[in-house]
Amino acid sequence: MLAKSTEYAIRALVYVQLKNWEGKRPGVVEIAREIEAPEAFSAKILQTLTRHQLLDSAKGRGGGFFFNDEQTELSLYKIIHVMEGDGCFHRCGFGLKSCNNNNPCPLHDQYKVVRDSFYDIVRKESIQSLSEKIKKGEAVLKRSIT
Amino acid sequence: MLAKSTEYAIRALVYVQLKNWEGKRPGVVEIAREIEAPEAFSAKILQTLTRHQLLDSAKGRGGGFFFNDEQTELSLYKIIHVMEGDGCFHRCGFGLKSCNNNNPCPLHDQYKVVRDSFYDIVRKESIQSLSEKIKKGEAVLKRSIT
DNA sequence: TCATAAAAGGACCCTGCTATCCTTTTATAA
DNA sequence: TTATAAAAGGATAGCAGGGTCCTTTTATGA
Ligand code: FES
Ligand code: FES
Repeated sequence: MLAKSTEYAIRALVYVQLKNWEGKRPGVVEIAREIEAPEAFSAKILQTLTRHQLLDSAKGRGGGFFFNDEQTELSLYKIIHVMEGDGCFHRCGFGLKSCNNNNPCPLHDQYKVVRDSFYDIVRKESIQSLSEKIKKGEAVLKRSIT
Repeated sequence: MLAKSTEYAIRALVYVQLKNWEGKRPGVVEIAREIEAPEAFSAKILQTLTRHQLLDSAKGRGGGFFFNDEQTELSLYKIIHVMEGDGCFHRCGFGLKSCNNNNPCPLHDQYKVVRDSFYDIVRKESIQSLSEKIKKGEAVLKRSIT
């Protein structure tokens, strides 16, 4: 499972992408409201993302957050890496100090499959691909109904 | 990923099973040493497990931890459930308040597969099945080499 | 019967993740 | 050129998970 801050980060970036496609640059207050995350915390997270250049921002009047047009697809993996590191893709599911094919724990064979599948997902999926689905109405950014 | 306390719990129970098969009832100090976990913390975890009757214990001289002979297989799921709840098998990977097939988040289809695979593993694997692998030398309880 | 070995239990501490608040910097529109 | 809108940044609070310590209870074998 991803850390809460990582989930907020991904949802925030998806929202920014959707607004950018409409030619808009949302600010912290709007983003926090739309992804249902605390405002001040969202600000911190967006700051982290821009500091690591996964996102651009403009200060002052008319400012906000946006993706540089030059920018290629932004994979979920990159976001996870910046927000919480990539330990979860390497660690042993049984809690041993490291995961090792040649000296496996009793969960290794099965756990590795699951861990690698998740890794594949976050390498392949991106802010753009997720946003597409939402734009097409195939998925939602927040729950209308419970 | 499992909580650290859950990992300790699983490793501790596997060690107890292995010793039980040798006709022995290990105590906290020995268990903690063998699973490479802090002693006092291991005691707390073993206490939780016996309180929930996943494990039996005997106080006083010659006491220690053991599985009741009547007892059937103990699935990893039961342990996870007692140690940290089963939220991780239901939660939305994208951070929405709930996971819902009819109102999916953009990760749902792919995330669900991974989450369900992990669920299947912990339902099928048990302390006994993991211990078997170690007994047969197919897997290890701790790392000899890095 | 009593010294001792062992688990049970309660109180507490520490760290890292989550979250808030307030000040500073920057850009722009009026 | 100045008032204002906005992000950046620093300091700090809150809290849960991880971890420790000490006391109490219980059983046993010497
Ligand atoms: S050794 Fe445990 S998951 Fe690889
Ligand atoms: S709705 Fe997000 S994982 Fe199911």
